[in-house]
Amino acid sequence: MPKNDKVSISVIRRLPRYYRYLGELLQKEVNRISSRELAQLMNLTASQIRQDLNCFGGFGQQGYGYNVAMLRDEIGSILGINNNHKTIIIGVGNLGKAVATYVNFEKLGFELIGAFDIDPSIHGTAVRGVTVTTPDNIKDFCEKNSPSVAILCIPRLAAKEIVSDLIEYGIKGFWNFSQYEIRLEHEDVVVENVHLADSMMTLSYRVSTLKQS
Amino acid sequence: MPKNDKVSISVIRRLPRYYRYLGELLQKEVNRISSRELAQLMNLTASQIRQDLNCFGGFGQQGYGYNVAMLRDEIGSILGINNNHKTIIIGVGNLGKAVATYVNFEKLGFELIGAFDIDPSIHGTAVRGVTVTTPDNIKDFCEKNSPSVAILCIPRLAAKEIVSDLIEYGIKGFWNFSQYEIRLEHEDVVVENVHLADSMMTLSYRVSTLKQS
DNA sequence: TAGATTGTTAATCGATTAACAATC
DNA sequence: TAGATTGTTAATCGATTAACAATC
Repeated sequence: MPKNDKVSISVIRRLPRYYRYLGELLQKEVNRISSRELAQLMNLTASQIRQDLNCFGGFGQQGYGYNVAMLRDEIGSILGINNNHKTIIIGVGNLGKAVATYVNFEKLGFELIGAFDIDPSIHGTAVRGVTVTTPDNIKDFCEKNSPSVAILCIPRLAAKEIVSDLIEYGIKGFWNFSQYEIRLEHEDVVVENVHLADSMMTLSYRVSTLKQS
Repeated sequence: MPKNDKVSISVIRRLPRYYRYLGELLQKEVNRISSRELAQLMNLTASQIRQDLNCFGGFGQQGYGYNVAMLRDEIGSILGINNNHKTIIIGVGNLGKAVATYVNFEKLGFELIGAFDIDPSIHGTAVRGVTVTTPDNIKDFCEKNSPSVAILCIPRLAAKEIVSDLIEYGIKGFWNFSQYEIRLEHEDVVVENVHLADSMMTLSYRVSTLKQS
């Protein structure tokens, strides 16, 4: 789909934000918007918006601007929200449960089909309609159901132990909430990290250095 | 503390990662490391590491490299982990509870002192040793205890309503888990976003486009 | 047609990498 | 001293911004 062979990660990371803003505009029944207006709204430059969008195709119309609904749909489909990535979650403690409950899998192109935790006391309970079982079942489960995405909500060492197995079982994408840094020898696997501690430390730095500037 | 007036956000966001790797090295009783070795370990260039560190000072020694413990301490103190940012959390649902429980506030320079939620059924319960009360108390609480950081784990509209009040009450830093995009008129307030939906969409894109390349 | 705004090429800016003199 | 590796300046690369011809 991409017009250019390589779209930079900076551009990709801006797409969800465009998607969000366009959704809001749609709710306000704004049907049409120019790159200049959108830029003002989002605190970007009109140039950047046009450059970003033109990585994927010409979605606008000269003299008119962009159709909000159409552009939102295009970006959504670029992001793959019409997919149905079969997803398992490893670790259903506080964080895992919150992630499974909080995130709108279906609207974002995912489907939670399996949940695993070493703690036997929660085996048999359900998160988002999925029954939690022991990690011993992961291999079998993957062979039968071929999930492509794994959400890791487990400690660093547990993650370190399980990642290469998961790749072997066919997992292609990791949403990694663990402290473990996944090192990829494998070309065809991607990792999206959510390092909460890193984010919090960045906040600490920025709060600490506030008044000095 | 910064040697340069402005340290770019790219550099700042790499600091926690350095901090993490140096911690691991310390555990392995590695006392000394060169930028070349660290670069190899972290998948960076030695140049970048030296450039990054020299934004803050010359922590190394020619012909020797860097002392791991010392460098880690320096980075920690740059990040502000020796601070004690007084922090409140707004919204103690699944996500808020998980964040409060999961994150190691003390080790990262924060202290949770207040927790608020509109749901009366959880008033009086505790998260991380802090009793949850009604948001009606926030103003009084801030006047008495002067927290500087607020963690937002509430829906978009609730966040939209409360942010400017919180700034008025003296909040300087937001750790924003809500969908709401905080717009800053205020110069001396910082926002660190954790947009889980954005992260998940990025993962979707990257998984979707895996084989094509 | 005239006005507006895109898509795209060119210019600028900032960040990363390379090179090397300083020095432990 | 010789070897190693830093701190820092210069070169390169990529991303953002500006400009403008194409066109609705």
